[in-house]
Amino acid sequence: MPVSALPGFRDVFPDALARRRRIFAAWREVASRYGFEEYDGPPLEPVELYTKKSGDEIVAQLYRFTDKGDRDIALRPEMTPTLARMVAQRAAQLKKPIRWFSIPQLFRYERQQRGRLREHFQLNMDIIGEPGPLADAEVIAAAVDIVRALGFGPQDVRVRLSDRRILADALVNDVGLPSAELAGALSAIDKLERNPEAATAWVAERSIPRASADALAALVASLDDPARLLARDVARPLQECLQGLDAMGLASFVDVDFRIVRGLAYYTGVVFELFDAKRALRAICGGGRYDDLLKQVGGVDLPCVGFGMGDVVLGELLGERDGPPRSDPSVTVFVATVGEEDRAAALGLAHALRDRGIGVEFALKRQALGKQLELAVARGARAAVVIGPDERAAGEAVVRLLGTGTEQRVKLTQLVNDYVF
RNA sequence: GUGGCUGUAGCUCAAUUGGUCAGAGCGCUGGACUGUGGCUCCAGAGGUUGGGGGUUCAAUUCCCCUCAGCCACCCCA
Repeated sequence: MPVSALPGFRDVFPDALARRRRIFAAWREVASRYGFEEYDGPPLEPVELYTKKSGDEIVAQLYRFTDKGDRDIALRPEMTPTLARMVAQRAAQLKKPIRWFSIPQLFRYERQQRGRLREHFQLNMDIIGEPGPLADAEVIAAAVDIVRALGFGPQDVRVRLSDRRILADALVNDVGLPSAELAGALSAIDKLERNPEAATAWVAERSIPRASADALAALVASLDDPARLLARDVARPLQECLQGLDAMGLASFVDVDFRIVRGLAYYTGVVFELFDAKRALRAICGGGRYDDLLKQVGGVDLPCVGFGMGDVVLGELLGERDGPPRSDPSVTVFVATVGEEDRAAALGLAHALRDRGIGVEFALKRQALGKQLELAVARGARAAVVIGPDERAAGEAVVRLLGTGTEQRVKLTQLVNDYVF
């Protein structure tokens, strides 16, 4: 029995790789448009890097082992701690705001499902050193422009945008929640959609005074009607972020939705996720502001905002729209021969064309001309160049356009120099 | 990690109450067509029915275990 790939890991065939390359190209192209520089870090990190900040959940899902030097190490499950360390090293010399992006392969040991594997590539885009709401708008706009670059519009993809500071204000000042309970309350709101029982259980577990319970119910009700929460003073940064997105012409993608909290504990302000409009898949992208993390991990006090966008859900979305992926044709010209004695001329022509930068293939064994043309078509070649005894005698070749079947004789010198296929 | 559903050629799927039911289409290889592809026709390769065990005269079909995939929860990097 053949040894198959580990669960949650992918054998990437050329057709699937073509799709991945398309995603990567959109990532890099938009990042470049936004003035972001690419960085990278080690795929293996000391476990300590994650225990410092990420908490038990992430540490429990690490690919973790001891190396031959007796070090406790893990395959990286996320990029942010590495980014924090790198920025901290050069924080003094880097001009702020820092705009950096990376496309790491990340690993997590957990049960796989559609859109969630044990390995994926994730674009990370972060702005470091700018606390203002326009930085938030900037990274959200970049995320939106990536899905736009892939051909999706507001009817396909939605941004759900929230701000933890607003929820926190309502929970503490209206409901009277002790700030120690804040994280639990946010987590309960986060679960409201997926698992309402867990949220009500959280409320039931604590004895909440009557007045607070009413305020809490009012808050939960207003989650569906963001206008009231948006009117608060603490909502000013979110309002400015929205205004920025509106001025960029991207407001049609954005829904303010206070049910978005995001799981990670380190977010401190604006949080957002991108979803397919039908909500059939997992989040395409998630991010937000994490102003305290760099101080905790790297000892440098710099505000940050950023997001991660994985290749898996994005690939599913492209698949739903475009059908199965197809590999990009790499062969433009197929050089075919009539007989064995034409071989040398064909090899010479093929290599001359390759020197011109044209993708060229030819049959590696003696084959009937029909078979060679069949292969040329299967490869997606635009043209076949046929060389036979007659052509060689005339210093020419037959150029057959495979789309139309039209043929013309062309001088070999012209093919080698400047003929456009 | 918890619970549920599913598992037949590379792909999409067939196979009456367990009884020639291991097949079709597409794809792949070759041929008709040794100087011209797409169409058509013919032939071939490819399966220990995910794996293991059990019940039975007989298992793709029933039972158990296991592995894998999918869905929900967990979590969402």
